[in-house]
Amino acid sequence: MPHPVAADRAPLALESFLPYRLSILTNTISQLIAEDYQRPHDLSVTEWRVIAVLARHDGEGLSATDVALRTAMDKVAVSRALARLVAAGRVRRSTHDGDRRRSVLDLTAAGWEVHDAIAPLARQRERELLARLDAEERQWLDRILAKLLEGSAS
Amino acid sequence: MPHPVAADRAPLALESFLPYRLSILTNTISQLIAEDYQRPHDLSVTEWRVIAVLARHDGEGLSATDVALRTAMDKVAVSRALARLVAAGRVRRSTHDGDRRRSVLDLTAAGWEVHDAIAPLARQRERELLARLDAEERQWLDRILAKLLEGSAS
DNA sequence: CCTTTATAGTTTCATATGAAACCATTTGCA
DNA sequence: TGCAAATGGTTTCATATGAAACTATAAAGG
Repeated sequence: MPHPVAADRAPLALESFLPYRLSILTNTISQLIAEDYQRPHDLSVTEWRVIAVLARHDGEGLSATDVALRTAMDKVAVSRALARLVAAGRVRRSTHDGDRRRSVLDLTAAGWEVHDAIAPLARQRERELLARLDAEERQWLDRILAKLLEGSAS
Repeated sequence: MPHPVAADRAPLALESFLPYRLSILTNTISQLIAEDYQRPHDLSVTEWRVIAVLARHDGEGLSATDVALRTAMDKVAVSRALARLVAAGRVRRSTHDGDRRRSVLDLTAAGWEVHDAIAPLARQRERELLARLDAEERQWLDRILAKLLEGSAS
């Protein structure tokens, strides 16, 4: 005999469940983009995010905590990404003048090289993705994401 | 001196980069929903997905491969989730009559209990999420996701 | 001052994960 | 038939990850 179904206990249809659909889409896209840099540049997702943020905030002397905030990564992940990036000579890490707990981070020439190689590819992937939508859909998507993210920002 | 910027090599603005925004949103939502079942029911995300799929396809005698297809998980993850679920008495696993390689999977009473407890909570979370959007935005979101997923389905 | 409390960042430990190797069974085909 | 290739699923191994403990430094309170 089939399982009795009471109102809201009906089996959950994953394929139309919003969190599930978002998860599938996100993972597919992330994996696609990661292919562009993971093997070719020996770079993890977290390391790429750190590079992107340091590039964006060039010369501002961000600390590890600043990077964590802007990448939505936890401090452990940032610490590990930085350890690898510094070891690879892609990031320069010095100590903050007034506060010796803080680090001051900057991309090295090698770090910029990596950034300059990957950024165009990432943008290209985004374009390909958005090419599936028409202009109106793109506008709605932007607006909807902003609304959803606003509320989620904990 | 700041880094020279050539056309498409401008630093990537993560906060407006679609894949990044999707990733943040997805992770926030997933974590929120996971809180409803992870500790309370000692259930991992992968285990919950397996339960949801088995509930949805009650009586169809799905195999592990079938589950993998419908959950977008790889077979290793499914195998491990099933091992735990069977050990916990939440899933019954027998062997397919005509093909002794295949397993035949079904929820036990305990498995249904877990499903019936979680499904309403998951739906509630989805409702909360969608409550931030108006009816028009919800329709666009549904349509846009469908388009993006269609193309991504590798 | 000097002690408590908070902050920046790293390390440890236990668990999660994926790729590749593996075992068992079935299918394709000479 | 009988053997090579494919399929369903599990295990192994190496790496990734998060929570909590830890170190070092700075700020706050008495």
